[in-house]
Amino acid sequence: MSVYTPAEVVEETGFSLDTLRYYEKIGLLERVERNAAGQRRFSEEDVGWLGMIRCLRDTGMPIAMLLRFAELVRGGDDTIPDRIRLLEEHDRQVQAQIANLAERQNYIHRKISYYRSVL
Amino acid sequence: MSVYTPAEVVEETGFSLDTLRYYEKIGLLERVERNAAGQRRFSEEDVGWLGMIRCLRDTGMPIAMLLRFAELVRGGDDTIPDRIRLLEEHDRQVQAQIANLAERQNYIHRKISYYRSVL
DNA sequence: CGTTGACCTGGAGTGCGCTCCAGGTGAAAG
DNA sequence: CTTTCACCTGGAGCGCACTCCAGGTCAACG
Repeated sequence: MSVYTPAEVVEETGFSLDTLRYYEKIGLLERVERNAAGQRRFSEEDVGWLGMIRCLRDTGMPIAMLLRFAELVRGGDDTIPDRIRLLEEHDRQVQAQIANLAERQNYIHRKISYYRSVL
Repeated sequence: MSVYTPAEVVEETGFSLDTLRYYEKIGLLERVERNAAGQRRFSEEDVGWLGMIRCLRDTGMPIAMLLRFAELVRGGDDTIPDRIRLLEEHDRQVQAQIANLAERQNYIHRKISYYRSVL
């Protein structure tokens, strides 16, 4: 069971130290362990959870929904069906984003082609 | 050469009236025509340009880059190569976004599968 | 002609998600 | 030992892209 210093977690997750503190403050990260001096010592589990956060944030999930998800995770195994529903819902959002981007990209391609044609 | 009232443009483009005014204020939309009473009357061209804005905004282009693009468009045909470069650059961004989303989506799918497996 | 409703302006306010700062403590390197 | 460095806290500030508001003007319908 290894333990991570703040600097290591910054390195691993790509979140800034301020962001990690912010996530803890708003309750997205459950009260992180501290050493004698009061400095954070992140667990393997914390880092894993941050990986999940990274994924969901990067796919556009708002903090508020992440908080709901975090609540569910804390709620124990009974909440697994709810977690599945939440992720499926988000998955549909992601799918829609991809589809939308692809469509817009087409428009951009057509525009570029047009510009090329008038050169 | 038809002309559009603000309400019609809101309807057509999906931008709010406030957003249209904002775009004009910051120079993203060139000074829009007015009727005798000082009310906006958008041209076909304005609406077309708003379509372009819609596309670029929805693919994540920041306002600042849109302003650069708008400058180029105003700069006349000599700027077409620059416009192509700008759009190609943006296109790469869009491509990266799509790839990133697809990868993250995989992670989400795996998580959902995992949750299903432990039910 | 009156009333309703679309529209106008300048400027302030909002929401999100961080990011920065001042002022401090403790630990580790030379 | 001392200096440097990582880290701490609470709270203020920021950047982006709108969004809202007060207080007003016109216009069009019945």
